[in-house]
Amino acid sequence: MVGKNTHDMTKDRILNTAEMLFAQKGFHGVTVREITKAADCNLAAVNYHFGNKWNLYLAVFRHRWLPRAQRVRESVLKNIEKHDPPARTDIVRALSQAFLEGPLADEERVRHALLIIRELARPTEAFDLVAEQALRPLFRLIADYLRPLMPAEQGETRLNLTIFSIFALITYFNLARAAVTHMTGQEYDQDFKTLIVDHITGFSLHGLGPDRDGK
Amino acid sequence: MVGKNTHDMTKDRILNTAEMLFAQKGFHGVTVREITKAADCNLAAVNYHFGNKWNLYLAVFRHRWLPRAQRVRESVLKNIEKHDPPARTDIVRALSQAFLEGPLADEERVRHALLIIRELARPTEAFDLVAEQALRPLFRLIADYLRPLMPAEQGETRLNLTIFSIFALITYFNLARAAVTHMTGQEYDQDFKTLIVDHITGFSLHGLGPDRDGK
DNA sequence: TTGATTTTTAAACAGACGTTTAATATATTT
DNA sequence: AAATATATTAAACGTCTGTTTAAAAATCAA
Repeated sequence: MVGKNTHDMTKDRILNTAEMLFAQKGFHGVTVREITKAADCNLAAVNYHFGNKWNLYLAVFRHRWLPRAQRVRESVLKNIEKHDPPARTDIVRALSQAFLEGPLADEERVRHALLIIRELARPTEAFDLVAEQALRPLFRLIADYLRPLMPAEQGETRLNLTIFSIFALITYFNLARAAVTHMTGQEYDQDFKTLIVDHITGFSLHGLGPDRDGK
Repeated sequence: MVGKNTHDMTKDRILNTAEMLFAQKGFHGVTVREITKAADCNLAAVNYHFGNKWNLYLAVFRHRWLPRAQRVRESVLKNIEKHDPPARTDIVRALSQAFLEGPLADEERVRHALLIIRELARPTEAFDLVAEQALRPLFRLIADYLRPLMPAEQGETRLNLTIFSIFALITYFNLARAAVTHMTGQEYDQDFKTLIVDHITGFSLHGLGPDRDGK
């Protein structure tokens, strides 16, 4: 069974390296030679194990992104179900915590966000995969939790926009890390992340908050 | 002066084409041959007029993105200063209107958002340029308008996060157009865009809105 | 119109690209 | 241990990449 091991090890190393590089530079910004060199294996390994470069890109989503999305989803669910029944603040906080402080390591979170943001902007075959397997199911889950708690007169479209907005905040603060740091000088340490989670929760629930004159 | 014209015409055509293609596929996803063919000029024109491909990328930001950002900024200012003094709702609405329904044509808006999102995710030299010339000044402008209207106990960090959040919503709904359509089946027609502007304004001001039980 | 300058052109360059091949090495099965 | 299957390797494939060149064309200034 050692043979099976070395096989998997090469394949796994390629997947890990490829995910990191694709996230950083995008599909066209990375070369097969770059991947195989960083994964410390032969140039032909990508074609042997995955057929071609594009299939490797898809495999990254299938075997790395999706399982991680599953872990995040479970973290969301676990956090929500601590409260019975969960209030809206519990739901929003569960979401932003799972995505910003949750089960993922720091670099992993950025990798995750960068990969999906490229697909949000320019959907490819990979988007169909993650939309069906992860995005839509999570979206529905949150919608089902939130629907009975929203103002009665609000329709389904408004509910959708609301959920998109929560994801917008979460995605943006994972995506624009470099920019936020660049603009504010603020580092993404643990304190700042906690502050962001608080902020996203507060902003999603109450927007800008009360006016200065208390109106 | 006809010569100067044909010169500028070629250079301009290259800039227009390059901006479109860079937005769609990213720097590495586009080839010089693709650009010059679409711009209907000789392959060597890019190197003659811009030196190299990377300088063309920077020129796109300098001569296309920045001037457009300037027009949007003016649209924001014009809308804000219709109200004296502007309330917070006026400021947020002015922003989302300028970016989502403002002076830009529809395809132009997406192009604009796609270009900046790539730089937000992975800042390059181009980000330094637009951060200094457009992002930071607009950010400060909004901060100065909003600061005296925010709850007195809120510090500068919280104000920054708030402004980032408004931009997050605006950016996301321009960026994830394809995804929103893909997930909801909703087309980005004029009605839907107006709905989004309303939603962003409402969400930024009041978040999810009142609880179902009116609490 | 002449001479100088700017722009366009086709061709070529060296290097990098994704992929294939056939030989070698390793592991599994009989 | 022999035979089979799996994995790795170095080398090469043809194609495409950004860039350069030097000649032709077009435009400008005198």
